Amino acid sequence: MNEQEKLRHALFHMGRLHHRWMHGLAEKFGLYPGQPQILHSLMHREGASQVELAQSARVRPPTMAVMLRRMEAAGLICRRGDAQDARIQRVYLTDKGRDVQRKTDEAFERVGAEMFAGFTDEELRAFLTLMEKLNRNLASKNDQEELCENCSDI
Amino acid sequence: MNEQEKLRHALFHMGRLHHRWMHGLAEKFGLYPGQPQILHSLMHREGASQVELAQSARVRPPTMAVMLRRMEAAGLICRRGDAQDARIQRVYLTDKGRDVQRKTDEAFERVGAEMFAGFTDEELRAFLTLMEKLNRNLASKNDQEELCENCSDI
DNA sequence: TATTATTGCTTAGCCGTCTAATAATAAGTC
DNA sequence: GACTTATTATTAGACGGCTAAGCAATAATA
Repeated sequence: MNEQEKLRHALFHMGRLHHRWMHGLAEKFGLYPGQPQILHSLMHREGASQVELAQSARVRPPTMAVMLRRMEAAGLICRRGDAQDARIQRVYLTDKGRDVQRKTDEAFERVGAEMFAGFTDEELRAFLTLMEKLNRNLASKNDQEELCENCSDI
Repeated sequence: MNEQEKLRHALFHMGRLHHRWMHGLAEKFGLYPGQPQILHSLMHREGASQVELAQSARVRPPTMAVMLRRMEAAGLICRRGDAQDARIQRVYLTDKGRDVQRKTDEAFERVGAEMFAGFTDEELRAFLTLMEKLNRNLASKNDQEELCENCSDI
């Protein structure tokens, strides 16, 4: 197994482990894995539209819509139509949502460091550089796919 | 936003991009995103039990069971009970599965290099080292969670 | 002004992931 | 031999991700 294959395997593995980690952490606050990130986003851009939130979370709009529906049912957020444009649903944190957001954010800062325990600053910088390079490759690949949806040359 | 936060964000983002990439690639062969990996695994350990396959794919047994059910329905694999131990369902590739496996494996090799385009060998090695370090941290964290399921100190 | 295109959101339906609970079988113990 | 425990696989039900299709409302254009 060559280096690339090992690395692909490791990336896969990381996804699973990260998901389980998020799941366990969110559970302690009565949340689901994807919700802390949305709360965090909302703290910095309250009143955002659902499309904006989806872009921020790098997720498709239907995914965001369903997650927000659950979070509204859980009393974490509320949605109100825009006054000027009736298509837009603007999203706001409730008091409960703001409270939970503070707690989860703190927990993520506190516990998140364990994820990178033993990493030097230099390693973190190098890691980030490599990840960004990889993400650029993956993103351009995806763009090609999207542009190329009509060319069935394979 | 500090380095750790950026890195966490990048890891998240990578997961999405990778998933879309896998989805697009698998689609060309009439497969679903998780199936090529299983076919690849089976090529090297035909006759494995479902628990063994789950461990190999680093997935929980129910996840594997459902995926295999779909793949059996699609005619890619077949399952036969073990002669000695009636609990065990051993998994084998069908001719169709073997054929598709060859094609997808080749495609992954051919196209997979684009994922790491522009990476030097040294960068790949460094990347792999960092990923393995991260995965060790995440894995030990998950183990703690599993051991700690009774201690509700938070 | 009326028609068309675009935008934002939702619904429906799929796969992949998980946990919890069941069923069936094997293995260990008395 | 009977009972208890452990292992394997499955089912049920939830979340998170996606695409495709559809609705409602705005924007653009003829």
